[in-house]
Amino acid sequence: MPRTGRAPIRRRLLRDEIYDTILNAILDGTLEAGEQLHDEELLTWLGTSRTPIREALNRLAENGIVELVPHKYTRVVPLDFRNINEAIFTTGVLHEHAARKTVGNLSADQLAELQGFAEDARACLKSDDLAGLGPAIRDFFLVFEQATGNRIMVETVEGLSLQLLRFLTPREGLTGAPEIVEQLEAINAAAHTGDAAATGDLIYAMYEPTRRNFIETFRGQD
Amino acid sequence: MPRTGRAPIRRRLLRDEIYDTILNAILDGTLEAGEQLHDEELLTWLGTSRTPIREALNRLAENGIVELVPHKYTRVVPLDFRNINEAIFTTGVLHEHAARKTVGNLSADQLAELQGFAEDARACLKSDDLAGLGPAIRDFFLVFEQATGNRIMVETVEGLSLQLLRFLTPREGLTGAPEIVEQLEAINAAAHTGDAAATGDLIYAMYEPTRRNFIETFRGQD
DNA sequence: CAAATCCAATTGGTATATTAGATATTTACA
DNA sequence: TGTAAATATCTAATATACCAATTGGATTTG
Repeated sequence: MPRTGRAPIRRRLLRDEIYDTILNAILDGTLEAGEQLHDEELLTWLGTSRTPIREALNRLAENGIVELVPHKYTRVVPLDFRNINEAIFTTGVLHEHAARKTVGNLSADQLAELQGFAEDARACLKSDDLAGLGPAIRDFFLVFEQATGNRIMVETVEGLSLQLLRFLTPREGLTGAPEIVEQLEAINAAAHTGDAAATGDLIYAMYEPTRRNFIETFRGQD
Repeated sequence: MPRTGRAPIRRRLLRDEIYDTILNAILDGTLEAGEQLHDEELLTWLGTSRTPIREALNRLAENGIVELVPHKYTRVVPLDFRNINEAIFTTGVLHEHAARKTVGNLSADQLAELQGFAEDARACLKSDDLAGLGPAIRDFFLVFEQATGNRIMVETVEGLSLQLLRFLTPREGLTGAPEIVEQLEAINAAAHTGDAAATGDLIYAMYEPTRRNFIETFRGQD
């Protein structure tokens, strides 16, 4: 029972559909890292005109998923652990802050959400579903940001999380995954006790070593 | 001698020029808050075709400056102190973290930059140049983020700072401005002593009350 | 062999027509 | 007369075809 849903109110614009389609194709490996995207091919693939395709590509470029080099090429941004480093670190700072501000005042529903996403992560690990692990981790921490009531912080984290999803999704044998799930469960437990300082410390302790883990895991792959 | 320059390598794409043009028009009040933007009017005003205009508008919408309501209207996002609240708070968290991580290891050049932007801010205050104050404050804190070497954090803060610019630019008699400049100078002094903890505390002490100040300043204006 | 030139590939931009969603207005009907 | 369905009228979204600008490499030329 995945709880990943964050219902989009309106998602019937062609450019948004295309954005999702291309993004998902990148996340599930249909479009490979570094692969070149040609206008004409996208046109026949998606069966629309260039207008919404280019708008979707621009948005993907804004989010660092696609690279647009004028008059040369459009391509999927190659996997670069420097990017994931930086994005994880940035979101980590925000997660830590949000947790320190909200833990102790979380509602029963919010605590249940944390619990649920932690369980989702564990289930994904057990069934080797790395594609589901990324969203579970993202949504787990988003509970803290949403609890602050700061919509801009939520949107910022959502955007940055795309880098995390790109890295977690297509890979097999990510060595750090079990530890990450354990840490998630520890953070969940701390949040349930209402100890904000302990929760914050756990998050800090998580994103610092996570960064190093990513570096080691993917060193020399590019 | 403004030091606001952050030289763009290539900025010769029409959509980028248009983005800057519209953004500046919004920041300097040429386009008012809440004002509706009609495709046809922009077309004749900017003298280009629809394509680059819509691409610029999409990017502005992504940054929360413009609101695109499908099939209804496009408008400048009305001034909303909830947005500035949230953006200031989010950047504040990142500023504080970046400062705590870098102060003590800043180069002479970086310290000189801090000093320069603080002086810029003071000069803007003295000459009632509120339009210059926003960029000075933004660039002052960006020194910390740039010192971390985290490009994604830099880009994130740059994007969020647009909300700050919108609020600081067009207003007269912003009551909190002198205090802000004083705090900037205090932070600059602390950074020069190399005391990261003190610098972080000062930044935290700055963005918390700043948020309240904004609320009081603009209460009931919408 | 080096420099200039040409040519193909690709995206950026132009121009205009068509589609479709949202709103207000009118009309038809109870 | 009141209300709901049909319609007119905005607006932005998308479609289509074409041209321009830039790049990189192949080709020519001195």
